[in-house]
Amino acid sequence: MEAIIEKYKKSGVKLTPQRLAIIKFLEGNTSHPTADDIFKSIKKDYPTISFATVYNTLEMLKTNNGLVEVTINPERKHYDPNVETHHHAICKSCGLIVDIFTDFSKALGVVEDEVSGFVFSGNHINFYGRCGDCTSERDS
Amino acid sequence: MEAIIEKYKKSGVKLTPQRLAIIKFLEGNTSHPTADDIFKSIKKDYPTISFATVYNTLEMLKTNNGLVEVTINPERKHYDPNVETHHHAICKSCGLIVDIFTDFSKALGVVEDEVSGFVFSGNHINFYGRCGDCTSERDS
DNA sequence: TTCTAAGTTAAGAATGATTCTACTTAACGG
DNA sequence: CCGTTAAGTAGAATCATTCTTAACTTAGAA
Repeated sequence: MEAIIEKYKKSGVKLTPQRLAIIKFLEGNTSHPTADDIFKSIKKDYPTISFATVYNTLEMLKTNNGLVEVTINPERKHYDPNVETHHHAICKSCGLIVDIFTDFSKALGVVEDEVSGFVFSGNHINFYGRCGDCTSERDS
Repeated sequence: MEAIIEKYKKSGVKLTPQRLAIIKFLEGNTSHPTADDIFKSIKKDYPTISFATVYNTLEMLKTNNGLVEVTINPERKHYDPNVETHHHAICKSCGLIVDIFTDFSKALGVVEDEVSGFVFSGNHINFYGRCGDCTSERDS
């Protein structure tokens, strides 16, 4: 946490209590929250916080490589504090997003020769299916 | 084309000139158009067409498995008439989306054992990078 | 510790893609 | 050619996200 704070300070960013609360909420968070999830959570401690602040902070974190947008649900953006390459399992029934850390770099590398002209810098896999809860619910 | 028309007729949908124009525009189209792209294109022949018709038709096609939404750009949906499993190369500079038909099923299959409870039914890979045009443009 | 420049907050307006509504029009089986 | 019923249109509504502006903090400097 301390290290994170130092990192942002150095980039000329001011760390307000609201921002610290958002950073703390996100740190290690694997729930892939939306802006609204974050807003609701922070509002408990900072009742006057506005969406502008949430979006401003998310933008700042994105710029400083502290966050990535997860574009899975076309209705709203999800945010992921894990900026390392990883993949997602997505439940088509309830929308649950679970991280997958398997390394597929070897298998995916072959593509680099197959798409004319492209220079690749990253990849992301979505695995679609049905989560455990939704599977057992349907069975019952 | 004839086969496609028969398929939709059987499912109780009415094939209007507007719908046929949209189906024709999409058939074999690999440009991953947005609703606005489709609207603009169809408007040339049907100047009174409305967005409601475009969206209605896209919804109908989706329901009848004639189309998939491509959720890559959080600002707007793209549509892809190719409903078979395939992947996408995405230019981070200009937004170009190119299809990739390499089969990764063997390499990706291992995941099914690694995410507890999930039952998977499909997957999609996004390869991020820079397309040929944007690469040479930056170099020059 | 105090001052100050510059960045941040909050509220609400603005934007823009997509969806909905109400009503008119057209498709198509009989 | 009719009647039923889906589809078309225009415009309003929705909703996530972005923008605007004035008042307020932060953090480094004095």
